[in-house]
Amino acid sequence: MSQNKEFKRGSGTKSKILNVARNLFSLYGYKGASVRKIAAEVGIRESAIYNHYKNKEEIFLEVAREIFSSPFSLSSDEIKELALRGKPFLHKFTMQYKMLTFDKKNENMFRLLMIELMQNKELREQFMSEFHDKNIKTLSEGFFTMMQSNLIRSSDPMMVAYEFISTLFYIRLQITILKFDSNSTNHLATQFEKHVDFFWESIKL
Amino acid sequence: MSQNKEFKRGSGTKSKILNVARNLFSLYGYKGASVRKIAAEVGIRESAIYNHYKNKEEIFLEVAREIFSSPFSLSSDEIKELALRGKPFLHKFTMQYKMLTFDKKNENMFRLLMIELMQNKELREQFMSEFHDKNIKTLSEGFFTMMQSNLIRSSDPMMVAYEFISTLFYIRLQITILKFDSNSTNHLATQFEKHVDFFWESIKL
DNA sequence: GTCTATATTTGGATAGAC
DNA sequence: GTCTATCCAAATATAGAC
Repeated sequence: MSQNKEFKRGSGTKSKILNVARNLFSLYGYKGASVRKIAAEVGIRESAIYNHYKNKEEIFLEVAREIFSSPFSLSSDEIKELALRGKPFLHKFTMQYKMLTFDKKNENMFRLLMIELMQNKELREQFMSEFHDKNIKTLSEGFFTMMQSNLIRSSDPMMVAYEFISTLFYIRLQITILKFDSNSTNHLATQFEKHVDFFWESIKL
Repeated sequence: MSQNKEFKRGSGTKSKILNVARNLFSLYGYKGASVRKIAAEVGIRESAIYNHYKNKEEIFLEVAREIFSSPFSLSSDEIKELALRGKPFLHKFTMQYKMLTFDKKNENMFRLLMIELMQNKELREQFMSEFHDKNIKTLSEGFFTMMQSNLIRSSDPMMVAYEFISTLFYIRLQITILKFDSNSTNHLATQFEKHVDFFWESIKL
């Protein structure tokens, strides 16, 4: 097929715009990243941008969609199997969370999320459903299984999940802030693992 | 009772500017709150603003200073006394945190903090020292005392403090988001108390 | 201290030539 | 598809009259 389609990460101008925009939005937010700066960094004139996107908003929306496209989710079967072994479930979940925290692209997207969270209602709603509810659901399924198997003390699985995820989020936020200013995250590097240890000691029977 | 102009410290136009600016900054962030809008809401022309403040930045800095002026801090004696009783220490600390979460002015300042956190290096540093370190210090003092008194299981007090504060922060963030969109916070209203209960069960001996 | 008027810059967006 | 040229709006800020 000689018709050359655009590759996802291809070298077409459009995807170049997207890459630059993603970077600038995650650094300066929606208002701070001007179409001018984007065009300049892409290496074209502002007007040329509008051959690829209707307007600035459209570029942002395409970038924003990636924020919640995080790859990780465990199948219901995986959850059950791991949960039956107790702590390994928490460990696996946490290590996936840690990976996202240190992954360059996800790091940028997380920063963008934090920047725009209080400015964009849709992002707030997605934060609640995609970031929070989804994780609570996965975790509480695991905790429920553990309670049934008498691996952990009995209580409300959702509540336990809430307690668990909140600390992961806080660690991620701190690491993101420190890395943004190129500060050392050494003292937080093992915080995820420590959290799993502490938490498991807190709930195990 | 005829003088009804001034509610708080200082008065006249300057403090009115500050009040309006605080409100607009906390709604729209630094970039989103224009001098124009501030002047309009105050009821004067833009140019008149500059008789009171050198520039926009100066207004923002005065507002931003309030973010970390949260009233609550326990004296070292209070901490020790409360910590010797165990759970009441956690309860008191948490209730103060909850009060700040639902206090209108602190709610606005917290939103502003979240908006500007990723855009302002100084705010990030203050967040780390004032929001995080200060709380960790207070809490770990309490946990240390509890460990010495064999009220709770022995481990790193700073680590325990980290686990405790992270959930408080997450609850606060969620409530702030929900309230911003005028959504119900009913299901989170007692989350603070539940956290204390859960956590105490996790560490008590 | 506030106003009007204005300077200056920045940013989003379009028209039309190539 | 990209460029030049241009428009328009909004924003920060200053000068000088009252």
